[in-house]
Amino acid sequence: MAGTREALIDAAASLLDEGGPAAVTLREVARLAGVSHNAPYKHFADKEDLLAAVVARDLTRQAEQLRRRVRGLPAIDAVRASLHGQIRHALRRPHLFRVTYGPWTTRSPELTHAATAGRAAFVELVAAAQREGALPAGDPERLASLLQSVVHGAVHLALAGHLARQGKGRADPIDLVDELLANLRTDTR
Amino acid sequence: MAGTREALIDAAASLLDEGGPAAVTLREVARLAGVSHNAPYKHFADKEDLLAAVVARDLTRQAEQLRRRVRGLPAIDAVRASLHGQIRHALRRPHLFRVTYGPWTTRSPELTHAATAGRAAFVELVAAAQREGALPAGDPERLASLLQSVVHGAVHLALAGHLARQGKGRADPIDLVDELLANLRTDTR
DNA sequence: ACCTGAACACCGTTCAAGT
DNA sequence: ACCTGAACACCGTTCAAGT
Repeated sequence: MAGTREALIDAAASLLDEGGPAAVTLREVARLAGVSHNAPYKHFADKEDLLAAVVARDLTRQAEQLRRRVRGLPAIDAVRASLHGQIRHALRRPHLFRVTYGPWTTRSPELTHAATAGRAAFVELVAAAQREGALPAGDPERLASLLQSVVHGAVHLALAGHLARQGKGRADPIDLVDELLANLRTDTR
Repeated sequence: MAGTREALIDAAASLLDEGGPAAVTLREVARLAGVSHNAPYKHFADKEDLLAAVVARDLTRQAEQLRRRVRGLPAIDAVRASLHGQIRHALRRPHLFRVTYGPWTTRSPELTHAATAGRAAFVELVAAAQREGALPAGDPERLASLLQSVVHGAVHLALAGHLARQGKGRADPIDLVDELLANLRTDTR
């Protein structure tokens, strides 16, 4: 049955969202998918390989959704939409976010490809915004790394409860990335 | 014996650095400390509580070391030294870094206190640099969060292999935080 | 107060066997 | 090709008992 593999990925994704990587036991994944507790091994090398499939599928879907959303927008708006979208997605599915950018011992080609493609697409948006003069000149890959760093760091700090959520210092990840973007834009004169 | 607790923390820290959280088994921790495999439970509530002690001790030591190193420096240099120090430490001990800012279900008071104190000290440095006119005005906590975000995000991306390590786009975490600092400083005119 | 040895429940993974 | 049931090794945690 070809549906089994997809059902296993669905089950793993659901368990991951609800309880984190520790809650993704192959036994429970199999039970949710309606197969025996070791049927997953016929589809995935091990638990990490299953998680890699969950992450790769999500990265691909996110990239598709982003492409649809930014079509026709000025490049700088596309950059901002991409960053905001990554933040919203990460805050909505924190366990998935942590696993996605956590340590991998498996080098799943599927996962590597999805991650590389997503990053390349973002660098392209940044380069286009630079050509429009809406972001400062300089190597686009490096500027993209700076923006990605703020997004990732702010999300990690927010998930760990290390960002002030009220008072004068209040800052959520969206605020912080907007502040950086504003700073970069005023620099272009 | 009062040394047992410290020996357990030493053993856990060592196993964490070598093989990550999964390698920190209470059995191996106990073996390294020369006690029975469940003696740790007389000193720590559970595995997470032991890891919290490892992290809290490290945060405290890092804060002390930073304080010594920046004494007498102009505030902006202290800010930069703090950020660079965090990056070097994180890259040297990646597992410890990930655990430190990862998900905690335990609310260890020891850990909470160490984290809060460290953050407050950094905000103070940022505020001082603002008073010296070396960083743009605005809420210091918020600006500190932006700087911390870049550090954390750049380290996470570097550890995950998502920063270009060669070519034009080459960017390591030190480069990225320096780029942000330069940007913030040119803004002050 | 601190430690030990046995035991329990749970999990990732393997394997021989079935259709 | 895909699935099942039994089994193995390992781990976190608990408990009764020792000094």
